[in-house]
Amino acid sequence: MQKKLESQINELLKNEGFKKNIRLDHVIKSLHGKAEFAFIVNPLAERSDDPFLVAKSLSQKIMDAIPLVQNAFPSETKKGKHTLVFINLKINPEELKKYRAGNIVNTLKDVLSENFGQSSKNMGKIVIVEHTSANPIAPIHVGNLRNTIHGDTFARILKATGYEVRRHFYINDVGLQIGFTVIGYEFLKKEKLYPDVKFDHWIGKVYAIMNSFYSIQTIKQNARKKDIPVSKSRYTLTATDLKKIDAYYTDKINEIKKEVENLKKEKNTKATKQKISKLNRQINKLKEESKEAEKYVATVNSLKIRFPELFDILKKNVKKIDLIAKTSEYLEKYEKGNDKSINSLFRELTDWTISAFKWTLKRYNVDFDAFDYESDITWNGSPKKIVDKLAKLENTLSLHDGTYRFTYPKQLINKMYQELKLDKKSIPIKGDIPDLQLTRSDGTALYPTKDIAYSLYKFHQFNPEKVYNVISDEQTLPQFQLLLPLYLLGEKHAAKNLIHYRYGLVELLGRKMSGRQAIYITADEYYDETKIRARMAKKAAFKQFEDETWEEEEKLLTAVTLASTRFPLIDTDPNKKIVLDLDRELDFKRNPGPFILYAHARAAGILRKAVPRRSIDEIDWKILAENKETIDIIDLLATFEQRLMDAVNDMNPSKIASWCYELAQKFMKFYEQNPILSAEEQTKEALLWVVTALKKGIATGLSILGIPAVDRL
RNA sequence: GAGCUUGUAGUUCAGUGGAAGAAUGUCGGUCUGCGGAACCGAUGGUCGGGGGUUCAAAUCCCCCCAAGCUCGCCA
Repeated sequence: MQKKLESQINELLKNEGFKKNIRLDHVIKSLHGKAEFAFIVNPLAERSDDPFLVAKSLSQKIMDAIPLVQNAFPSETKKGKHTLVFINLKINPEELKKYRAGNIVNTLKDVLSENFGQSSKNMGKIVIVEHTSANPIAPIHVGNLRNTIHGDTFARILKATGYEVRRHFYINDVGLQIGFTVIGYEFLKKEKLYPDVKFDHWIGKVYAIMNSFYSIQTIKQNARKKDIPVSKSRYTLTATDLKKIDAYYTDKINEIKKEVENLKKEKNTKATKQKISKLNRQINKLKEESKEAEKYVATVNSLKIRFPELFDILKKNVKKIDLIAKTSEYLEKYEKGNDKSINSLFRELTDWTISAFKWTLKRYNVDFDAFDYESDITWNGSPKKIVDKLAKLENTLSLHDGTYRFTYPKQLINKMYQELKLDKKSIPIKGDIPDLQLTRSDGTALYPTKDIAYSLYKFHQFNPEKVYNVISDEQTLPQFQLLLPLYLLGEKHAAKNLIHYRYGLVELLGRKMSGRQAIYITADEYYDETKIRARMAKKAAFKQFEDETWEEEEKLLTAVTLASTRFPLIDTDPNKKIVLDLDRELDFKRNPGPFILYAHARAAGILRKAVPRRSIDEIDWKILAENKETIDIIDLLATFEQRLMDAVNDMNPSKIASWCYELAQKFMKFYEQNPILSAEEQTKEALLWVVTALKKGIATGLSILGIPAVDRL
């Protein structure tokens, strides 16, 4: 009807000699009851005309010419120095009733049909979502959890639009961090000191301690290279060491600052500007470096106090070896994959951690189709092949130290943009892109190179239309740097369809998280704490149902826990960083997740008492055509498909989260305004159908958010 | 220093060229009802600032300000 009316008005406008078309909109709140639709008149008025006069005469003409319109009247709003003029249209009540009744029937049937929430639009196409991919050296914490929930929810959304979705977890089991953690693990095994908590929580402590040793050794080594006379021991920084290091950096920074001052006095050319920029960058880097030493001294002290037993044993053992040397020895062996005992040591640690992850993820209702080991990618030789191919390219430099450096010349980048028809807005980096180092001087591949190999593995193995990498916005640059190498390797489909699904980091209100210091709230703690609070809230409200079994109570508490934990991580724009206020999230009144569950339970409560007997077609839907709350619910239910598509195109699952929340709110109002069970028979039947559809709508929405709907709460 | 992201009600956020919105907070109401974890009302805004494009800008462009992130033989 909106469309019909729109075209009728546009027809009229054409006949009246107007050049532009209009688009109908819903009328603003304050005019509810007086009109249903509105459109803006300003664009129709020529510069010299008064839009209000145009609107006045046009209103009359619309009323005369279009029988559907009962009344048409102009209204105006001041906005700054301008005045916006609208024509508001009141539809003939009988026509409107018919239209709305039809709308209700169609929407109800659609929602209640079997395939609601499962489109076949992308049938037969495959997409891959890679998410979580947390390093297997520390527990999953609430920071990782945003990645997990976004990835899992987005995968569910893609599935609802018909894609066959594969969910992959990339295990970074080769790399510095795991290298020294494995060494610590080996010490502890020899000393027969076994985990006294869940494995990933335990290994997180081991990692933090070993990392502090490794970092201090690195700091001291670097200091010696710079001829700073630091003390002999490998793993301790004395107060005098700190002073000497600090003095060195202060001198160095001052030197560069002087240089900058001198440059500033020179002519302000592009070259000098670039030099200044470079030097400033150096200053920043030096400042960061100079703080490192002090930071690690503090970290070591805190770790020693918090985990004394682990700390002492690890320290005792690490003193006997050169940790940096041993780490590279282990890593080299593991990368080659020939040493069986090394392989099994790395895999043992990794697999224990991953199985701990799986347990945690399962509680959050998250499953995967594949866990891909970085070591497998390395062992099959593909990173090396990629290096060989890229080395032949003109824009790849071969350096004296035996490393290869991939550069990003402007012409090549532009060529790629053009050929792949990349949308300029989707390009996250303007200007120069830093070079990418492909190998270490020992010839082994660096992480980005392996990422190229892994990307190709995903495309070649499964032939997906798209691959979404759910990775935080910190990694925008390295993710973007993947594309040109792929393009130049002739992998155009991959270069165009490898998509970085970006999201902002999570901060905790009043606390700092740091994996290196083993300071974080783990996903397990967050879940447990929420569930405990849910149990307490339930007890406080005397909400024990008489016939409730233990299993049912568990089911209810699980639903509340998932709603409370998953919802706040998904309900805002992924681009925005979020600050988790645990007190707020754990307060069920202020967290929208449980509110939605409650709405669903209320709907279920009504349907336990009564269900519609007559079919949808047997009811005269005009009786609800003027029921505002019903119309609101129906209109919202009808937008679901569109929201799904928006969520996919914008890579923004919060659109579904807010849809659920709005639906729950609208239902609460509906519930208060329309007594159902006591209503007259016809109305009661009609209202019950609305409740039935709404219940299904909420349940469908929630399942896409990975939250089970429950019938009681 | 350069680039990216963010900036809207006390707070948390919607709002991608057309009439400034919700939740929460605060204050005040509804209560023996289909489940009060609810509903209704009031309160609260130079949309970070300034310029430009447009009949029309929170929205597009430019400059500035603030916060965060990134710029490694780490991943």
